[in-house]
Amino acid sequence: MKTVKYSRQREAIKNYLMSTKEHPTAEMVYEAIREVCPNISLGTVYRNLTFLVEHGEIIRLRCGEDSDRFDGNTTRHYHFICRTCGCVKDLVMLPIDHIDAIAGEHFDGNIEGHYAYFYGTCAQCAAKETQTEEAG
Amino acid sequence: MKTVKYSRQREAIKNYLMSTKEHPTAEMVYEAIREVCPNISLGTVYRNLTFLVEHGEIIRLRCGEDSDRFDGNTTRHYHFICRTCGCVKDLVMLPIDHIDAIAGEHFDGNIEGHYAYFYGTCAQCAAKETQTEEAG
DNA sequence: TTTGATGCAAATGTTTTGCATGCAA
DNA sequence: TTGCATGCAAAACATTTGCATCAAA
Repeated sequence: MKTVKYSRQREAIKNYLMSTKEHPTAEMVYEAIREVCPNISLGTVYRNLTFLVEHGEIIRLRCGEDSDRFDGNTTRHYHFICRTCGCVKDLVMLPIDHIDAIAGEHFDGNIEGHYAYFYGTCAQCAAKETQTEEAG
Repeated sequence: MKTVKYSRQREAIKNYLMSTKEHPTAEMVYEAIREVCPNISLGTVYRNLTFLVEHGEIIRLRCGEDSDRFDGNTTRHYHFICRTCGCVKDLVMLPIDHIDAIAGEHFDGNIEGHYAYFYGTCAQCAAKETQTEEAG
């Protein structure tokens, strides 16, 4: 049977993801981990990210336009994406599972869940917009 | 100023997308259009799909795990993705914009909208599962 | 020892882009 | 004519994978 061996690289990746709220891409994880494991390869980062996702230790976010992002916070929550700066933020809100029932009302299959993310302008970008307007 | 010129290829792509409910990928569009425009290139398909999306004539779906899909139905609606066969179906349901307010309750930025898609088992796959269980 | 994990590089799959030519207006 | 759109091929980009080697158990 298949056992899991300890790996310093995987540990570093998991610790990093649990310590940040940045929702980094694989590339960003790679850059961050290189400060601890200078010889780590991008392939190893990808392999471990996939491993951790499959073992439920991190979450893969596919909400963006570009590459995947990763989240060390595995408690159920939703995300916000800023249309101006592209940042991803956690949202504090209760699960909205009632929308599954709404979606299923006129649907012939079996709805098991949903993915949802919210977009708009983050507080920082909204502040900058106001500044620009004032400056004219 | 920049004008838009007629193109047989673009017209064919738009017509195809408006005539199907398959939510095809760029590759699938390419294969379908080749029957009408045998010399069309994949690059032209991509260019026109992007053009049509930017002009609001079609919708780009990024809900899947793999490549983007396209939808000629621009009326506001939600989508269902089957976790078994990967098919994408339209959902008949009213907009659930109240979830934007829920998301914004404890959020410091400005929520303008949401993307949501539902997953589960489509009717066809559910039927097959039942058959297998009966046979097995 | 055994075998999973790594680093490296090559390969993959999707999408974009440069450029000479074609075609709509 | 003008310049947008095309076909083709090369490039870009994110991600995966083959393989020899390393290291955990």
